[in-house]
Amino acid sequence: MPELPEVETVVRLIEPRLAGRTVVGARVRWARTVGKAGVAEFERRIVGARVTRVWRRAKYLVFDLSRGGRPAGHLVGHLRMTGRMHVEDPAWDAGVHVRVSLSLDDGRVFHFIDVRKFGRLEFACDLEDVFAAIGVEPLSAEFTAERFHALLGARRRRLKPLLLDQSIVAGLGNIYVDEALHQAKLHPLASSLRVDPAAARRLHGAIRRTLAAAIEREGSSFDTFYRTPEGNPGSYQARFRVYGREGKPCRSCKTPIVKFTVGQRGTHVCPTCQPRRPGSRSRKLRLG
DNA sequence: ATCCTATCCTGGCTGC
DNA sequence: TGCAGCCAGGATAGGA
Repeated sequence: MPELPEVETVVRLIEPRLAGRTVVGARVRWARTVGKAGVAEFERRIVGARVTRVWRRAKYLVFDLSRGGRPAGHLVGHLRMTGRMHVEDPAWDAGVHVRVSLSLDDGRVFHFIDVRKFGRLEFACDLEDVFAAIGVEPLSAEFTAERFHALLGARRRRLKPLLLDQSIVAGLGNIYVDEALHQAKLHPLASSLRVDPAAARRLHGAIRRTLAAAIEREGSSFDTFYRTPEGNPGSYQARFRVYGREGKPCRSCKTPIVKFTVGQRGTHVCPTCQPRRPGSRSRKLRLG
């Protein structure tokens, strides 16, 4: 699923084809994709606007717009599970799942493609509302180990649901949470309140390393859905330590990876590397 | 305060 | 081969 590294990859690949272009036409094929403002309002806001910048915040893609050299709002996209973005020649076949197409002044066409229709591409006058409840960027300088430890200690929640909560740390999803927790040797059900400074530092480092390494490899293409805008799969999935590896040996200790459900999310752990209670090895060893 | 469930969606997979 | 039923999941809303 597109998480921070996948979204960042999309931004980097479409930015050169989009920045500086003016939208000359819009076609919305699935009304809900453009949000509650409605198709007519969406088209009115978008057609004639020029894209001045393409960037990312959390898992959102933002296209800054201008008219006559003045700021004119933003196009805010979210890929959710199966969204994709392409900028292609008009002859390119966008397929049956294309939800919104924007014609550009250089003749090319921007496509928002989304099999499951959960993704969004909405116009927003002001980004403050959009990002009001979004937490710290995990790759930013503000995301320090100390601040992370304070965030963990400010509530009593299980680690995994906390890390998936976009209002605390922004951009993590199911895959990279499982990967980071394994790397930090922490159990997804551990209480955030009981994470000591050393463990918080480990998890902080694991989050940043995992995300940075995934961006370097253009994200993960675990299923058939995610592709870079150039049509290529990412390659980080080859590095997964736990995600999608149920029953396979842990890369650190060979213990079979176990899958269970946490907050309705498939969750993968190594029972040896990630003991339920910190400090205790497996129950078997203690009883033996 | 936190957790849980349903909702939005479809393609792919399983099992009969 | 065909088909019903289940599963995946990011975000959010509403109830427990």
